[in-house]
Amino acid sequence: MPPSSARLPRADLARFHDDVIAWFGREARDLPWRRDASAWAVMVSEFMLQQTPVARVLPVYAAWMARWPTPADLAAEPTGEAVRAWGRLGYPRRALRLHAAAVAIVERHGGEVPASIDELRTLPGVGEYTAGAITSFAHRGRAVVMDTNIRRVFARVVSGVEFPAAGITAAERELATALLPAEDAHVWAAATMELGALVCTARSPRCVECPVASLCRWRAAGYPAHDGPARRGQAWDGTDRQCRGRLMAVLRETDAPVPKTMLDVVWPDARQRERCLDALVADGLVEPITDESYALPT
DNA sequence: TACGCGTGGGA
DNA sequence: TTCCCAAGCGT
Repeated sequence: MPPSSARLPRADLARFHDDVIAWFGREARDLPWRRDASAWAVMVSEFMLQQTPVARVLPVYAAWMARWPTPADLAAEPTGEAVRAWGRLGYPRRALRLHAAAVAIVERHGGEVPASIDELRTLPGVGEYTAGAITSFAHRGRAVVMDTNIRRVFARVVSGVEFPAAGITAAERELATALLPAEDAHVWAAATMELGALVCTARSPRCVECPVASLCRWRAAGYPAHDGPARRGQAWDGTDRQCRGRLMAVLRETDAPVPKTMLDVVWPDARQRERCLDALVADGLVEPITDESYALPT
């Protein structure tokens, strides 16, 4: 990355902050986890939002928080109940990790979601992004927050490229740190994330509505297309992921143990089906009841 | 570092 | 219709 793209002139930096935060004040969505939400509520929302769109999270989040308003409430349940309540959000291992994190919070943190990055990072399912998000949004702390939206906004406005690199680079982390304001860093994190989600989108950015279009180096450069390795999409048809999804869908439907014959009919390839079922058991998402029946873990 | 891990909606 | 991708994590 050329030196000129690593930083913004002081005056531009101030405008970047002020204009994005002012825009956020006008345009921020009224999301439930932003409305006098507990730290646990923020944490639940962050787990659900990992790779899952807001619109699909909303109803599941509402039901989840009504049923398990504190970490202790969830920790007291069988993991299978968490998996079932996760519904069709996808990546059900997140439900398992959220449950395990709730148990750890009860056992090691007196039932309160910790506020430090280091403590958060020890919780299952809490990585670099989620730790920063919980620190920032739940505790209003000053933390670097880098999700796909924020990374894209910084890549475009500051670095002048369409997309950030596949993995977070040291330079990118330094840039995000340098951009972090001294005061109200949590508002900055929320505002830049919202800008990426609503305006500076991956596919068709709405630059006409962008509060910092005049600062944007990608725009100034004439919107150069992404160069570098093509960002390969994930295969889906016939994959283990698809197979696992089919099996889990059957098990979510029923409280009682499911006869194996009911699983057999949702995936034709017996070898792959057996492998996936074994993997689901190994992951803790499925529990064998007898040789011929399975259920969500109790 | 690159890959596996679900699901479904919008362009 | 097909493709892309959506507040990542763990290995």
